[in-house]
Amino acid sequence: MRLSKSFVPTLKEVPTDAQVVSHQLLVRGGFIRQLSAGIYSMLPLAQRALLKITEIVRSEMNAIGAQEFYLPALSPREIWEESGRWSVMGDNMFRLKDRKGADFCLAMTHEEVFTFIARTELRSYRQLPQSWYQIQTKFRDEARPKSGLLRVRQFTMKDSYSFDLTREGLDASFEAHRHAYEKIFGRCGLQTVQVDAHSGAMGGSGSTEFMVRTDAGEDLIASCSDCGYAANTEKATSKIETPDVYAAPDGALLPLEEFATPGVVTIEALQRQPYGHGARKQLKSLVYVGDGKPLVAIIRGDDQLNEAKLQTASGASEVRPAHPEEIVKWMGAKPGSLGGIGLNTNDLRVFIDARLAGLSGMVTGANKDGFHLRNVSVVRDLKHATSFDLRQVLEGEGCPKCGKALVVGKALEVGHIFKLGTRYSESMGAKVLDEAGKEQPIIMGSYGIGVERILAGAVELHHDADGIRWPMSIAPFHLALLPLQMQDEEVRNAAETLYRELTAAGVEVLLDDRDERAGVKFKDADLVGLPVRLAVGKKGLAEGKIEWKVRGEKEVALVPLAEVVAKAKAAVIAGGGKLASV
RNA sequence: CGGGGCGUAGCGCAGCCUGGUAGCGCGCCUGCCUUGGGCGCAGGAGGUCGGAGGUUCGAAUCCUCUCGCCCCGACCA
Repeated sequence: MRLSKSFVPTLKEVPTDAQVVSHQLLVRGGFIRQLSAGIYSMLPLAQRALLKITEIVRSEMNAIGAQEFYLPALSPREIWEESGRWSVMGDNMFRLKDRKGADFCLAMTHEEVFTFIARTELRSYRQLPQSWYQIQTKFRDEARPKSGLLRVRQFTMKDSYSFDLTREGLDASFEAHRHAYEKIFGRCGLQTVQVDAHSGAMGGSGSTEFMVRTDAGEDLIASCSDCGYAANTEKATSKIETPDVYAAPDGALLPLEEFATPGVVTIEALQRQPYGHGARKQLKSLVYVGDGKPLVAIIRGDDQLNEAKLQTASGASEVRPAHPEEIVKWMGAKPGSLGGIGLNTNDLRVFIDARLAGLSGMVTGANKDGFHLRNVSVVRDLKHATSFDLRQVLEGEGCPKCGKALVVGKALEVGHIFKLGTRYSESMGAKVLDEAGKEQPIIMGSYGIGVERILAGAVELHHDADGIRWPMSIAPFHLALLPLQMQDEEVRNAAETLYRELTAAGVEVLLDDRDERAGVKFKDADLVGLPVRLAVGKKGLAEGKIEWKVRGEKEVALVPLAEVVAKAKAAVIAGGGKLASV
């Protein structure tokens, strides 16, 4: 492609609303432009890179026997009512009406549509297993789009669904996807970590996320460098010691005592004199609402509650912190004086963090403004509370598998594989007859990849102060060809000849034939970030050579004109790229 | 949804507090010059100051409402 006739609007200045590196560089490099919050136009360079990514995805999906579909984005209300997600999706779903007033949505994901097809067409176990996928635009009305392409309202997703008769079959489909995903991300130049993930509102027995470690990510993952354990902190556990140090020396259980704590409404205040109850001695009680019903979560005073864990514990599809009025209504006291003791009712469920099991001598709120209780025994006073892992793990705590120190860091989710089980086949009635002629719900898996996130993730991982450093496999072009002196006919001719020869050999070349100074071309080439840069200048040409530079490396090699094509082809292949068919 | 910030030329910003001819840098156009890391000089085009209403002789500037975007939090199969 000739840059002089191309639309590659590069920018010298950093757009102010771009915070993360991938956003800044994709805008500056002329790859994307914003249309609205969380909605981006893909300009030619981005589109080329995205096509490379989807081609890699497609080839690896096909390699595991998955079949590509293309499904509607517009989806009628009925099937979402069947699965129960018309209401569950809430404000995150884009909804609209047709001219007759019928409800539709823009699909956020395609479990319903694929299950709809499966239930009408799949009748016998003999038709199983099946793996179906598509690469389609998804719509989610995110509360807060951010970080350029990382969190958007419209994006491309490769989503696949497996249909099996048995759990073992599902396991096999799941593993096949895991391996396909490893290849896909590897080929795209992304280093990913597989982590155990929270299953979310829809349950499911197995859930693995593919994460790219980057500060631009929004997830927190805990991992062990020693044994390979890795989990989203929504799921991660750790080995921690919680000795029963506040118990009475002789092991006796002292009677529960109420004591006045006027004005004390924080863990901090209760630590100070005259109280002096350390955070570790306190039971922190948090009130939540799970699917409309009150939940109380009790954790140690110095711990953080992980809401995803509370959601898992409660089985609710949605949890949120209770409003102050709700708290007073249910607990009889304001936040700061709350406790779990005496809350033994059917309507209000109490969960207590597993580390607190068996402790005594603890302090907690009395559910009476200005009062706390001491000598709390978890065994005696909180037996109505269900023990569950609720706390957020912290860096440095012991790996649950091997005990070595965990590392906690930010990461970007680029893929998610998920054992759905019969969640959709049951609710939507997708069943087949087994060998015995008995009806069985189809066992499903669901697997997603965020295509633009691969693009942005690659930029997050591969860039420097000058711009992007594309992996060869997904670079919009394989190399940049820069004639440095356009006024020099020899230079122009040499560049044109190379352009022709390289293109004929299947190498994708971006020829910077603009009438610009060398400096401008160098700067733009670095910014756009193609893996190889060829500079054709008077100096080198005098010796019959051009300059070969790998983006991001210092050395410049002088290569004889006659060897350029072979070297370029080799570089494309070595970098995991593909020569264009010519 | 709660909190904060910002909307002035294509982009990045100043001007607003203290009302009185709308400015700077980059980019763009023309000419000259230069030609290996975003050259130099000269000339030029380009703005309903996000929108509506109000106060005032007069509003980019003050007041009210509203829309949009960004950030933090909440939320995120």
